[in-house]
Amino acid sequence: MIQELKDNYGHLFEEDLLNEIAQVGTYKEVPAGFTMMSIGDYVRGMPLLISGAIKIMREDKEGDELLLYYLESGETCSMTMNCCMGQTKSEIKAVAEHDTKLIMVPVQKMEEWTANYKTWRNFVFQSYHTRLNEVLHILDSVAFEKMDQRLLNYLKEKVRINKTMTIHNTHQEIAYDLHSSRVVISRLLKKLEQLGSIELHRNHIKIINLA
Amino acid sequence: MIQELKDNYGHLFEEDLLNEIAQVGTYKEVPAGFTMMSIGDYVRGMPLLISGAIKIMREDKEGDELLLYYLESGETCSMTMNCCMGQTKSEIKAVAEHDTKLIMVPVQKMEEWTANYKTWRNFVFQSYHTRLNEVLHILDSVAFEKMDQRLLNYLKEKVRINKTMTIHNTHQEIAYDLHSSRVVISRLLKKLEQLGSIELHRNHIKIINLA
DNA sequence: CGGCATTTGTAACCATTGTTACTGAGTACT
DNA sequence: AGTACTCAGTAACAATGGTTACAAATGCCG
Repeated sequence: MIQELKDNYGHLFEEDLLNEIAQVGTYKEVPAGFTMMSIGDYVRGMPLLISGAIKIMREDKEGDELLLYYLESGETCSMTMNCCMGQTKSEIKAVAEHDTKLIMVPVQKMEEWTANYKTWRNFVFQSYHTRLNEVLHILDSVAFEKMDQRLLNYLKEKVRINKTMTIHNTHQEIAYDLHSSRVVISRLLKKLEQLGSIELHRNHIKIINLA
Repeated sequence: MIQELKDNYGHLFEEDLLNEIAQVGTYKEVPAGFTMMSIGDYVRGMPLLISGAIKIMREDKEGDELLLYYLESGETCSMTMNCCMGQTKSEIKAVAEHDTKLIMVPVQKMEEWTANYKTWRNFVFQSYHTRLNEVLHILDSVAFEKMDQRLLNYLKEKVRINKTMTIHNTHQEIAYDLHSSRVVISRLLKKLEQLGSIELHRNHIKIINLA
């Protein structure tokens, strides 16, 4: 575990802190598609991603979803920190996008490290910074942009996260992520295909050029 | 200044920290309607509100606006902290909603206090917590709710912030805050009037019962 | 009071998104 | 091959919100 920590967090944390994390953290592997947390769950630990990616979503009472952002290696979830601090319940849902390796750190340590390690403080603040900005960008997207543009952004982000030009999702799944309906997404995807931006296939979409 | 600090932050910070704030902070009064910060501005200090309220907005390239939330006394702006830490430009626009009194604290002190004062750390984390949740709620509102419900939420929030049952805004101003159009807002307000929830007048709206 | 600017009310129309319903294509299983 | 199931394409329609245009009301100021 210590080696994986060093690979992913060595540039961020000093030796002492890395060792502490290795001591109290528990290593976990999560398969793609696994729901790691739902709204209302109590938060017991804070995840430090080693590899893979986790999809963070918002959900309303009716179970409608909206994709917020992805966590990648070297990142953590500010929402979780948020909840740890306040002893409140989770405001988000987290699902593994790929097979994911991570280290869970118990909540109690957070405060201690925040007091003792400058690098940890910076990391925590940096995380808040990133996440707040990401939520703001989603907000921009939902508030100011039309569905065709949001879909384009979505596809671009998928390509970035998956590091491949093929997106393995059904139209229905995309519709859930964007909080839209399958028919609407099919319609817009068809337009993108006619523009030559993508190629549609059953269960996957080949990205040609998203301009 | 020290007295006002104690009144508003005495329950949060210890004597030492209050004194430090009083030493390095500068007292400011801002008239209602004054734009305190625009998107792209560099952030030089962090505001601690004494009285009044500040409206925090998001803005896109075309100048379209969206109300995020209000800051009240005893609160600060996480967005600002965000920017201070990262030395980045402001992501938001801030306009005084009422006449507002506040203390500006230079950025440099933030990090020092975060290391030295547990109460300051908690305050900062608490602020992040609150703001992140507020942005999430706005996102919920924009993503999951229709305009009539959003308008209702807006009116409720206005009543809460202004502590009065009369809202002094034109329909156009409300439309800007919700990123909608005047005609749509007039239409929906009329419906609310017909339901007996509000009374419409020129330049102000009297709230009867928002259920 | 009379004129002017601002604000509000209303109607007609359009665009986007969502809904329903049905069809056919692709896949999996037997 | 036959059956069943999921996924995608499409059309018709509804609902919401945005736009344009104009009239009426309100309040301000000389």
